[in-house]
Amino acid sequence: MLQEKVSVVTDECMAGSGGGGEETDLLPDQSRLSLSTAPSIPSSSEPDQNIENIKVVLHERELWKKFHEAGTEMIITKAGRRMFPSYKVKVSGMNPKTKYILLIDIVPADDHRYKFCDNKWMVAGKAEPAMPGRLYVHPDSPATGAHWMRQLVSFQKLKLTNNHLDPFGHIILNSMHKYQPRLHIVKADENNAFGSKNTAYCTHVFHETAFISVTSYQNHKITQLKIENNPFAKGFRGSEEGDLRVSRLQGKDYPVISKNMVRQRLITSHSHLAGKLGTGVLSGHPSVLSSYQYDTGVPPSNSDPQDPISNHFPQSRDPSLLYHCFKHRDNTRHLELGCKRPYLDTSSAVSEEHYFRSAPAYESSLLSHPYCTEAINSREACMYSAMDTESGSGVGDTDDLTNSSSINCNMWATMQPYPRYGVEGVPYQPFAAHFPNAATVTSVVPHPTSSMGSRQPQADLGVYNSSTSQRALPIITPSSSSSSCSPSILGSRDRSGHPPLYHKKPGSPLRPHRDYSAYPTQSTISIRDPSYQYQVGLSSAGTHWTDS
DNA sequence: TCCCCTGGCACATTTGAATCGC
DNA sequence: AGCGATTCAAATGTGCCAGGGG
Repeated sequence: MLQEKVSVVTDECMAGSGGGGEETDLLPDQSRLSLSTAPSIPSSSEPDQNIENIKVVLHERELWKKFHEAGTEMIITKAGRRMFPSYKVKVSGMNPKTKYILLIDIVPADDHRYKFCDNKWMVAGKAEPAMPGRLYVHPDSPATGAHWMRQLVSFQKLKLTNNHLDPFGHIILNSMHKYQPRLHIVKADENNAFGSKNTAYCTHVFHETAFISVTSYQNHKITQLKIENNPFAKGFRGSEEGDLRVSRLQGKDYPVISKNMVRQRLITSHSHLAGKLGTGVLSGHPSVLSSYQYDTGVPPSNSDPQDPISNHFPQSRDPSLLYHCFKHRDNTRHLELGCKRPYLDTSSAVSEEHYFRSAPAYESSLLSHPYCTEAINSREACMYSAMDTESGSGVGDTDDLTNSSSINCNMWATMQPYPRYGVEGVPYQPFAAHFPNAATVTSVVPHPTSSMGSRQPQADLGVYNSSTSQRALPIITPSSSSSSCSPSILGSRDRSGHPPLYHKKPGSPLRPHRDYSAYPTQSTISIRDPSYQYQVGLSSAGTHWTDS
């Protein structure tokens, strides 16, 4: 039986401790509870004395917080869309000579589907079946601690998609669902082989990076934040130019005021109005306040327009309120459809706990899967699949529980906090998850993939707990970030005992800049294509690092 | 009718090859 | 020939919007 320890750890083991005067400013006073996953397997001959000392600080945390306060939305498209703000971290505390792999996964934050209603995110029902879990491995992986600490570690090329059959290795998400990105640092030096039982890892979660995936922006405030901060969206800055541009788009010679502009101007006017309200100038105007409050169906608990608590979702009080009041009147149906609770309710301490508690089997087999070396077009896709196979037996599978040691260590967790969901009927296509320059594949074993299925093996990173296992329930404090560290979780062999397949090319540089000649000849990878795919699931193949 | 998704659009940025000068 | 700076075009990343499907 896998036995995990849930322990409170100090900031030395925590993400974003903010110590040492990092450029980002994680609040030093924020207590953090970390989960230490310590499977009861033999410890490494060489203790992982460093992994727990790694500190991670979220870059541009203030920007993230801005988005978070507004309710971050991330566009997902069929072709894949980058995240903005992009996930960048400053890492410290690594052993400069030890090699690490940095990767990100994005897990459901809860089991709800959301809808944007009355300028708030509301629970709209149960979540759809989780998408195949994929991991984005930083293209520099593996690299020495010195390399990671030298500069910001950017995951800006990570892409999100809603294409269930995405062949590019992008992270697959469901629209209108809430997700939480997580950063994993895996020790991968020769004494701690990638995929070995003794592989140490740390998991870092920055709660301000949680977001709701959408196919088009719902919250105008988020749109504005994106436009203001994303350089690629510069073309949408500036009202006058915007109007002219819209007119050009519509083939008109005269300025056309876009809906966005209308919203913007309503916001402006409302800001002005709100300011007057705040000063009491218009505080008695019934048509302004009461209409919205009644429309929401929520009696005003506080008539003070400045009261930020009366609604957890800030923009419900933000200047775009007026626009959404208009919109709401056309959408009274929303009121009947059960706008159950505001999105930010789930960001509360309770929801955080719910989030982790409701994630019983955050499973993965990241490290036990062979490469899938089919050619892909993505330039920088860098994904692992965390796909489970149907052999993965879900939360209730006691076999996996009792079999835990090697199996669990072998199957690194990702996705599937809701193992009851399956994606039967959605055949999962082997996808791209490449390891661009990390290592050389010495063999490739075809890997049967299957649906994400509701049945998952019992292994996790310690962030989630199984609802049926005997693990202690992790308790997550509502801090801005958390992390978990484990001295060993990644097994070198899967349950069938296959040896690792993933060998680092002897003498390969940290960034060989794509020496692909050594990759399997069966691969259809274009030499010019830096995208390599790494299939991850419950493969019988493991991975292995061998430094020479 | 409504909600959500898709594809095409124009614009801005990024990237890398080509060119030039030293 | 080698190196660095500059230029330019293609690729890529954006949000917007009309239209379509469920």
